[in-house]
Amino acid sequence: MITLQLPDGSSRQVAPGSRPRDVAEAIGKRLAQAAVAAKVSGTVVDLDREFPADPAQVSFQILTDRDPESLEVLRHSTAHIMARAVMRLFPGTQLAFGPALANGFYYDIDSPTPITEADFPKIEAEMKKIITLAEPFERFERSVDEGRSLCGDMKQNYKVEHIDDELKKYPSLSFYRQGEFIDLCRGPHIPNAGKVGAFKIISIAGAYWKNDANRKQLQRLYATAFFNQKDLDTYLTQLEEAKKRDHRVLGKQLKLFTISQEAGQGLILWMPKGAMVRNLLETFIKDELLIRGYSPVYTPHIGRLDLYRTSGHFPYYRDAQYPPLYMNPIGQTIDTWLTLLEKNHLTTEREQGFLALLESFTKGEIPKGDDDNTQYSWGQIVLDARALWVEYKEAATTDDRRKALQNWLHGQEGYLLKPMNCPHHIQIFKAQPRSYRDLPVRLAEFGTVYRFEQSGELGGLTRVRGFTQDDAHLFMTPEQVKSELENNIDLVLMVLKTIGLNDYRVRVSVRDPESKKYVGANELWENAEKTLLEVVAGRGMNYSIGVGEAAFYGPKIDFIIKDCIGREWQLGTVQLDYNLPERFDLEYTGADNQRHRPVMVHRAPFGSMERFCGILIEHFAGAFPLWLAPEQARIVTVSDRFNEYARQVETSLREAGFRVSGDYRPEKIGAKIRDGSLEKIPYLLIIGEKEQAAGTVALRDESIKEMKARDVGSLPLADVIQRFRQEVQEKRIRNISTATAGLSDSGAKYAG
RNA sequence: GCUGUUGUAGCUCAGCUGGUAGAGCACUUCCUUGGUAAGGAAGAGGUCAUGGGUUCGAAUCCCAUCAACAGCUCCA
Repeated sequence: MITLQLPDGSSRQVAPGSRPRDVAEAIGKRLAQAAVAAKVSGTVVDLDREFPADPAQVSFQILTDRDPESLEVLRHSTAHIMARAVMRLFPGTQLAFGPALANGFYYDIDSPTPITEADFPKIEAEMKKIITLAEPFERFERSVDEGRSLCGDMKQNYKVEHIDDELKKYPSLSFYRQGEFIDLCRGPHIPNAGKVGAFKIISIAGAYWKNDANRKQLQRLYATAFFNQKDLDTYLTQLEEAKKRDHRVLGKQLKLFTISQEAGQGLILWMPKGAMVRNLLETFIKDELLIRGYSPVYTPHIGRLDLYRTSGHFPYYRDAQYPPLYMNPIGQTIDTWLTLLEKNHLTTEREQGFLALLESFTKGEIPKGDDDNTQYSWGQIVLDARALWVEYKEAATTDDRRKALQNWLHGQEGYLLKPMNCPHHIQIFKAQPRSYRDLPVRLAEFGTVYRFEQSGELGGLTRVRGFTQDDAHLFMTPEQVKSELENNIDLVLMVLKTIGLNDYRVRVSVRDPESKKYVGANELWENAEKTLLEVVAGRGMNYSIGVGEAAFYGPKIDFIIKDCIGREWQLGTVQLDYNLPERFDLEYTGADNQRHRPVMVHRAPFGSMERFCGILIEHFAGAFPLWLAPEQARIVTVSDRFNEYARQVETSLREAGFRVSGDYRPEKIGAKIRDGSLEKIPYLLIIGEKEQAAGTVALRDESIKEMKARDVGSLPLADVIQRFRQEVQEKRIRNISTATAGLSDSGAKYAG
């Protein structure tokens, strides 16, 4: 007999071979009807899955539609139903993976005729038919060989491939049958299709087979399902609400920032109000950095290519950078030539074209005086072109040709829009001899960097091509590493706490041992990763480990936040780097009068000002706390008879250091209040007969939820100023929007 | 970069199967001087993303380009 440990503390004996369904029925008819799945020893299983004979005692729970785990099971089953409907409507469709997500599910499919949004109603109608029939999900097992040929017979090539790649190591494979539909699947599933109360196909998008951009792109059909219509409606409403908080929507409405196609995609134009928010954040962190012993520095937006060759940025992130700027006008051409050659995309025609172009430059007459008043002398262009022309023509192998181009380019003066600030800060560190007594040196700068992000990645403020990091580079002795890391983690946490961002997660990003993209010796990496883990563990923080998420020069601790539609973004980061000091040959003199290699920490508590402000807008739904609000208060007159007094109040407030405006339009007060409220101004100051007579202002606090309660009453101006000062000083948080709806989720489960 | 969807006034959107543009809000002017979320009237505002094509005729159909959005891949 097997002993089941029930959630209420009681236990129950069942015979081997019995199933959760039997137990549910034994407990009660209603429970059996409500049962969706069961949890045995912490694992969710089908109601018809027999209890294993071993162990003899297990924890046991019947899951109904009230348990969160049930929703996952339901969604995974609905994925099967959707796949079944698609198979009926699009014969010849091959299935890949179809997991449940936090808010829904998807199924990756490869259909001979592509599915479009217009097909959704058809698919949904077919799904409805399947659900109405309420056929059971039946599990059966096959050996790997049998399972493989079953998938082969069903012409499901992705399933066969998946068995060959991954599943063949298991003793057997499980399948689920629902009517004519059979799918290779780990389960578990709902007992029958009738349990699906409500569902909706959300969207369709491309997705690569096994998440590999080199493999075939399939169609991913996103959908969601619930036990009842009400929950689905609630979810959809929540999605709508979330979209209203979208920083791209609010950024436009509240005139915070704009992006112009003419200025360039992914390049943010900060409008006065957004710039004010950013400026206040910058001042906030600047003051904090001075207290913490940082030294502000300034460095330019571009740097020589050699600088980035040394750091490793230039060759490594070639595709993610704006093209280099060569002083020699044919530099860009040669650069393209080399790139094509390196990528094996240099056809004979293209090569001939480049050669012809180069040749034309070698023939250029050198004018007397050699002065075209450009950044480069014509004579030099001709000489350089001749040198390359000769070397390239004489090169016997592709590799020689590559070297000829490469050497030529290395001899050319070229610049890069800086993709990172560290090489510049390193130059400042190197500009003078350093003693251990000087360390740690902490160089801070709001450094603007440029990265050529893929066009499909750009969006709002969260992924842009030019952004400003609240960056700093710390140079220290190995002994100082731990305390510097701790101080910086505290700084990030302080920033998040001040803003009231509590819903973040911490990731220790380490190297992927399989990948070759990382520079530096193994011991350095091991040491760095160990140190970071110690520091995080020592702080008692919850964290996950992101394998392969490290920077190419070192591991890091990342602070990750969700946006209004549930996408995750890295904000603050603290990175440990033993490699760049090596590459740039940094040193300091130790107490032993010997030269030592310093260790570097790269860190940015906000991450990028653009992304941080984007998240911040969504966090506050545009209603910033008083200390950050671009417009802190607006004076609203009841009629223009009070404008003169109101202007005096406005001036007084401005002189007291507040950002205020006045609405003196000949509008009714209700309209003015509505406008101020929609602009999310924290306080409105109403001025009418009473206030003018008493020398007061009527305060309206927009952070109060109940609209009728917003009128705080008439106060002397001095009291209002006092109240504002207090609130700004405390950096008091007024409103936070916490609801996050999401379609995406990293925790895909029950693939099948 | 890939797949899909979208692009009409400052904003949000309508414009059926081709017959050369419409609403609300915002804006300007005038009237209204009103006590806590929309007072009234009039006016102005668009080469229908851009470039080609089909057609007697294109916002509408076709192609290309650009951009935005969703997802995938990428993310120092």
